[in-house]
Amino acid sequence: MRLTKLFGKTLREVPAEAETVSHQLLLKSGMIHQVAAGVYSYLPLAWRVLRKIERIIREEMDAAGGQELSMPVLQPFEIWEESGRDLAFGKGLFTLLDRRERKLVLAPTHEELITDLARRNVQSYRDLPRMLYQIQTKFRDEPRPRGGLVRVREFTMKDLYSFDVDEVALDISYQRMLQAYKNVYARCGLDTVVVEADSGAIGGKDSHEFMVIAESGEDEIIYCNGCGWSANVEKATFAKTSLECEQLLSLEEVATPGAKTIEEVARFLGVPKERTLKAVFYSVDGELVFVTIRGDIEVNEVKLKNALKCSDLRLANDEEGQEAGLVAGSASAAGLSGIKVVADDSITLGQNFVVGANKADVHLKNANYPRDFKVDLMIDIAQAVAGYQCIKCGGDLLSTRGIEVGHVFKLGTAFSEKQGALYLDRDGNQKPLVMGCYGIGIGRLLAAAIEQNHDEKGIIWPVPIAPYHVYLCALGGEEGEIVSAAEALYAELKERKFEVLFDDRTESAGVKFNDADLLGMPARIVVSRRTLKSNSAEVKLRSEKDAELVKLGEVANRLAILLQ
RNA sequence: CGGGGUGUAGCGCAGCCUGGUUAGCGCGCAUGGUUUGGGACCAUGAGGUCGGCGGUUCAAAUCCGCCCACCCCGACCA
Repeated sequence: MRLTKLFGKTLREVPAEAETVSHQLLLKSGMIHQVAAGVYSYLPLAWRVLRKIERIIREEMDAAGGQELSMPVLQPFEIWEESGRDLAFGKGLFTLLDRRERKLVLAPTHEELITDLARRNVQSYRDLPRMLYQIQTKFRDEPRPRGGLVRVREFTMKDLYSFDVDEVALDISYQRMLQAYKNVYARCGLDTVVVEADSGAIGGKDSHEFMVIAESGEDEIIYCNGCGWSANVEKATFAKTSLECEQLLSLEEVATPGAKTIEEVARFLGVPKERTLKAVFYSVDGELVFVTIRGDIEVNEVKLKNALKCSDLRLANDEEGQEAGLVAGSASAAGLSGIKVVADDSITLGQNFVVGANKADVHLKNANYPRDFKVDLMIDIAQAVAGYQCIKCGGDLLSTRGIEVGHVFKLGTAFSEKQGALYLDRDGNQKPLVMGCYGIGIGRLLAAAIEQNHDEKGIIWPVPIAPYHVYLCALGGEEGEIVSAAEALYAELKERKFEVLFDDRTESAGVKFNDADLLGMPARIVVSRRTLKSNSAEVKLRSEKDAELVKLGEVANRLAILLQ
């Protein structure tokens, strides 16, 4: 492709709206254009990258036993009512009415439809296992699109669904997909880490996310420097410290004027934070829930939400707390009734805690579970933080951020049971299909690739997904000798099946070099009066600092080696 | 939805506070000329519903009100 013919121009300055590196570089290089919040056009250079990523994905999915199909984006609303996910997605679901006033959905994902297909086409264990996938547009009305292509409202996703006879067989499919995903990212030139992930309200046992470590990532990852275990902070567990065992003392009221927060109460009474119990009020699907956890630990709302199996969870406001008779700043489960109480198991890792007395400016000393109060649900709802200890090996936990470029998920029978996707086993018993699902966001992967492969000058494409392999640069304007040498090289490289972007513009050297660096093709070739003196061209890798002179006749061979 | 911010030419911005000719600057773009190894130079030129609607005023990019869009933080987010 000649740069004089290419659709899309590089920018001298970066549009003001971009903050993350990938967003800035995608805009500056002229690869994308924003149409609305979280909605983009992909110009030819970006489109070539996306197609290369898709191709790699197709090859790996096919190799793992996947069969490609295509399901519609436009779907009847009823199928979403059938699974109950019209509520789960809520406002995130794009809906519309057709001319007959029929309600339709622009699908955010395709579990419902694939389950529907499966129930029509799978009757017997002989029809299993199956892996089906598509590369399809999805719509999600995200509350806040962000980071360029990292979080958008219309995007392309590869989604694969596995169908098996039981959990054991699902494990095999799941492991096969994990490996296929690793292959995909490796081939795309991406370093990813696999982390344990939250499986959401739908349930299921295992879920893993593939993360590209990046400062601009949306997700926080907790990992252990000892054993290498890692998890999304939404899911991460840690070893809660146990306080020294003490004899139980009797409850004692103590005045704590003005002390409301854990810090204030602890300081006022001269006890460490871990000797107190924190009280947090939540509004859960409209009902007030009292949550308590040891004073040195924060509540993880994702864990809480999962524990309560609710769809809407938020901190209760002051009025809601008062209506329920709670005394903010001095609340505790001791003496509380008529309100659901959820506790983190950390409240059992010590004795004689300071808790609220449910009277303003008064706290209780020496509160102990279950002697002094009851809870309705005791479960891990603690937020992991860097510096805590690993639950597996006791090593130190660390924190970093990442972009989620893939998510794999054991669905189990959640969808097949609701939608009646059943098969007959060897013994003639009717059983629900055991499902898994596996997604890769293509555009987000592109963004992550740039986050991970750039320098201050621009993009540094990994060879397998680079829009072109070579940036061929003719310096020296209209000089016949240079032009004809560059043209000859262009023709030869194309003949040798290199993908070449030929900068045939009459621009100054500086402009061309800067665009070459910005656009980031793996190799740059320069033909100029200087190089032609030795009948050579200059060959430089984008990732390397230095260039080398190569005889014109050897350039193709040299490139073949360098780009391997 | 809560908080903060921005809307003036394709991109980056000034002008607004303190209303007053044909609304500026840089980049980019077009034409001609001189240049050519790290974002050259000269000349000429094209390009604007000043986000929208309404109000105040003799007069609004500028003041007031409402709305919209976009960005950032949070909430939200298989």
